[in-house]
Amino acid sequence: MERPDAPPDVVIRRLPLYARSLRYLLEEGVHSVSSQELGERINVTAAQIRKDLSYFGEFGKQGIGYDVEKLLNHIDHILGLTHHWPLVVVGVGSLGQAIARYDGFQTQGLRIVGLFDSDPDKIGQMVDDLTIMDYSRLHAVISEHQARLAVIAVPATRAQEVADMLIEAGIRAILNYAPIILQTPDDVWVRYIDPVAVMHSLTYYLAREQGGAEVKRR
Amino acid sequence: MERPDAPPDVVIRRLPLYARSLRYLLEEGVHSVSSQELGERINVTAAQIRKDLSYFGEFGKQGIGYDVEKLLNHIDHILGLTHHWPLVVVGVGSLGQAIARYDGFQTQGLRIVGLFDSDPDKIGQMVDDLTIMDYSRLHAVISEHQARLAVIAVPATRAQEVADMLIEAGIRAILNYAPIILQTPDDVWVRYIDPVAVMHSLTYYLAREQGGAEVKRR
DNA sequence: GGGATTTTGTGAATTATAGCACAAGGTTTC
DNA sequence: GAAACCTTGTGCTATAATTCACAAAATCCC
Repeated sequence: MERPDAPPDVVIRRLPLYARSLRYLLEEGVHSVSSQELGERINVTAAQIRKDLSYFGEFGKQGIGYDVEKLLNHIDHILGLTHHWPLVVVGVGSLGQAIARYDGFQTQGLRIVGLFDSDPDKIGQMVDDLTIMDYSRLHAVISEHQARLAVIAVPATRAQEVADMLIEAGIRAILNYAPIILQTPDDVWVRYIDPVAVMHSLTYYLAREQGGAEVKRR
Repeated sequence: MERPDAPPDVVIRRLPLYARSLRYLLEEGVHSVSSQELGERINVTAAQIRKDLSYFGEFGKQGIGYDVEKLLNHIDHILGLTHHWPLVVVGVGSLGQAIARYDGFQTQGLRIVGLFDSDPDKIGQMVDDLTIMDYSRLHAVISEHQARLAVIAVPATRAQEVADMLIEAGIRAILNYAPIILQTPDDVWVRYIDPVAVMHSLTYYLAREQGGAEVKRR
């Protein structure tokens, strides 16, 4: 009875796409956009955009559409992107380095406050302006910055123990690049990025193609 | 009427996870597994696993479960992973390099046959045993290897034109890391990996938490 | 060998998600 | 200022995905 109708997670996962598209529109100098136009840009139906937004309020004007800047501000508020979220990255192989170097991670509401690795040779090295630290410093850094977000970019064999450490240290949401499903308490959010699995789902369709009539989409 | 009941895409996207878990089980020397046990490993219900597999045949034994090796072979066959898929990567920044260096890409049914970038300074450089090539060679390389899979790891501003080139050259499935939705013909498959968007969907839940009773999962 | 136990495969029921379609409200045009 | 036109927000309907629950095998154990 507290929350009569919490927005489903599918909706939450689409909001960042709306926000991004609105940012591009803003850069292009577009001031107003209809659900139709926005939908065409991101391959989503107009009705779905309107339905999604309706979970959070009424942001549009009939006959006009949405004010790009206002809607973007609303979505940023909904997503909690009005301030920066401190974040730690564990595993500084080539993937971890790519993450640490990626602009989009450092801007857009996220701020990497710690880079960790278990390899003694890497400890002390710098990636841009961040020093790679030993796991022994995990707890201190996470506490100090009140970080609740983490990225795991270690090999699959190490991912579960790293996750356990992170959660112990106060992390509440994890983006896991290791190809393994993590076992975590119910109050910890985990999302996965698994390019090989994605590729394998694509080979399924390619294997079946060979010049037949297609169905597809999504 | 040709295909009375094609398996939905959600099912196809889960198959690689089943396959991976089975590979781990095989390494551990486990010969037989029930849908229950498999499900617990990857946080999927037993019923869902059985339903998913039933789209493709009957692979289990009542009272026993599944033979790990046999089921793995079946799934690999379904996904077309009985041979290697040639693949090109466009964009050799730190992300593109991480992809090129990542073992899981080079093994597991995928083989990178071309690395491309538009930066003249990078052309000719090597990443492991692969030479970075100019876009002018895209068509030739894709034709030569009959590649139908590609990874896009260029900046968002360049992604659409790269996609157009790739499709023109014969690519039929794209994994896009650029933070932009691609416009492509209906017979081209596109999947997205967008870590910042994922992070932003997590901040939503963290922003709402602050010591209240949780609901979550998924 | 037969009773207890396990586990599959699958129709049926349930739940979740997406799309339709339209009243309501706002704008534009002349 | 009124007719024509847009576009939102949403109740309702349709479709999709998941879970339930159980008959039908297969095994195990005395």
